Amino acid sequence: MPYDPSAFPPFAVTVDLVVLTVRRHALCALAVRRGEAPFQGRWALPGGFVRADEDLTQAAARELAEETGLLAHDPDAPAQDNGAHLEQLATYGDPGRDPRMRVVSVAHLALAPDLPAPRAGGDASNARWAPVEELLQQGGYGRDGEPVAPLAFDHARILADGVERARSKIEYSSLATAFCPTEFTVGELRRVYEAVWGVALDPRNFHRKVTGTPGFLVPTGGTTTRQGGRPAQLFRAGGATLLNPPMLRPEV
Amino acid sequence: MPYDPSAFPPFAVTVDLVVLTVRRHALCALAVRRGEAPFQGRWALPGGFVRADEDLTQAAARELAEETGLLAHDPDAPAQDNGAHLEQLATYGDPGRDPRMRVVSVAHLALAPDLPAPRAGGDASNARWAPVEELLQQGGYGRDGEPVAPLAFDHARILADGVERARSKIEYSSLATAFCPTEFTVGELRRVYEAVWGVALDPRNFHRKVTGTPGFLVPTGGTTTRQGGRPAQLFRAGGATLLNPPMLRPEV
DNA sequence: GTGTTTATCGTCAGGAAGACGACTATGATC
DNA sequence: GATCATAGTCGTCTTCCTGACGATAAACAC
Repeated sequence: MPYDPSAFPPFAVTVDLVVLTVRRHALCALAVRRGEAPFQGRWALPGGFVRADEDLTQAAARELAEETGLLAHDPDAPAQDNGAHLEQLATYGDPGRDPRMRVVSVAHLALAPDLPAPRAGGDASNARWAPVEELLQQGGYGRDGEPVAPLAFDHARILADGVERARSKIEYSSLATAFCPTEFTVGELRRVYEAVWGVALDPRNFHRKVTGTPGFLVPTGGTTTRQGGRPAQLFRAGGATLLNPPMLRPEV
Repeated sequence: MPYDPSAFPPFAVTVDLVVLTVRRHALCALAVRRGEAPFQGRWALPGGFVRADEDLTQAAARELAEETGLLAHDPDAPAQDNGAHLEQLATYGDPGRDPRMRVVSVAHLALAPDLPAPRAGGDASNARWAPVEELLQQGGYGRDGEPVAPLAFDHARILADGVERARSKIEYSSLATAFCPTEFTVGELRRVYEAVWGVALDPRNFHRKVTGTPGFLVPTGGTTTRQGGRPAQLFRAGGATLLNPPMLRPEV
């Protein structure tokens, strides 16, 4: 491998973000409207250039903070504060994925609890939380009957990969708690699983599973009735990051 | 996200390869000796620049072919031919990971059956299969008593990530068959698991598990005694790529 | 033949999960 | 205030899977 610094093609490197949250029982992703060509006016994933002195993770955390105000915390640290989970997803570098120049995008996956309305540089109309199914359907019609344009660039593929990563990772890790506020009930955690997987889970078996896994949930002592019905115990995420044996995703 | 093509810092983009195989009951990785500074004379992972008209996967497949002669096949296709499994691993882009310039490396993971001696541009002394434990130990001594220098750049980290990916992925997928030739026995497959995980598995329970999983193994009708002992049935990898329920890795 | 090696089949106990009954403690409705 | 709807929590039972391990089979070495 001769390594000639004068003989490499220059690339632009960006980070794109798949920011997921659960709103109204649906898995939603953050989308921003593009202000310039190409794909002007179309929805896209938030992202931007990596700066010259910046690590890839730093760039992703900076973009996340700019778009949502969320602070990222290290994926290896337990989700104690109310920051978002952030991890690298994959890298997309097809020549021609950006018509202007050769751009390699290092996509990152961020998981956040339900948030107030997003802000994209202060302009709310240019950023929104959209159900991932709406963003991924090709040329259909949204809930409001308006035609849905596919996401810009290859962002539909990136979003699909991020959603699949989240769906599989909550099986064997405690990552689902990243969608919950600091204190949450077993039922709220179950509704996260149901929204991400799009299935219904048995509340009794789910309760047995999560409370029976050592280190997964820590009771805080409090209770809440914010979901109606009988008061539920409040928990925090425990130190355990791996779920063994995993939570089984029902097939079909 | 203002997107000004004149205002992005230029990056060099490379692919680095973690090529794993199983030799003599040990998980081994392909290492090449560096001919130039920095890290001249040190061992490193094979890799090279992504060309201007090349996809990232194409670049990785090209490097793999140059180093080993192996043809990569699509990760989504079943491992039918005797090509190698190739998938993207992760991307490493710390400023300063290469002292000369800003390099972002998209690491790929390749799994291959046991091969003849490697060739690095025709020079055998500059490429070798080394047990991953030997490559990952920091400043220890190899089997021959010579001091072991750590891998160049951040390649130890990349290799460790690749090994961890392989270790976890053979749990829930049929990826272990990528380490085997086209036809193999249950015992040979078990020795792959034992080498990758570094544990001993019960031959009877392993046999029950792999032969009882529908679509995992397809008997070819033949038998072999190449391992000694009673003749063993020969199998090919079946179409199933996911193992459900997964193969459980013994703890400790 | 005897011993060794590897492959393969069987048995049994323990653990986890799916299905589901039963009970509890709230707020909402009449 | 009684009743109802809602959500949470505890148990039970059956089934499946795994880990431990005995037993048999078919080759080779001597």
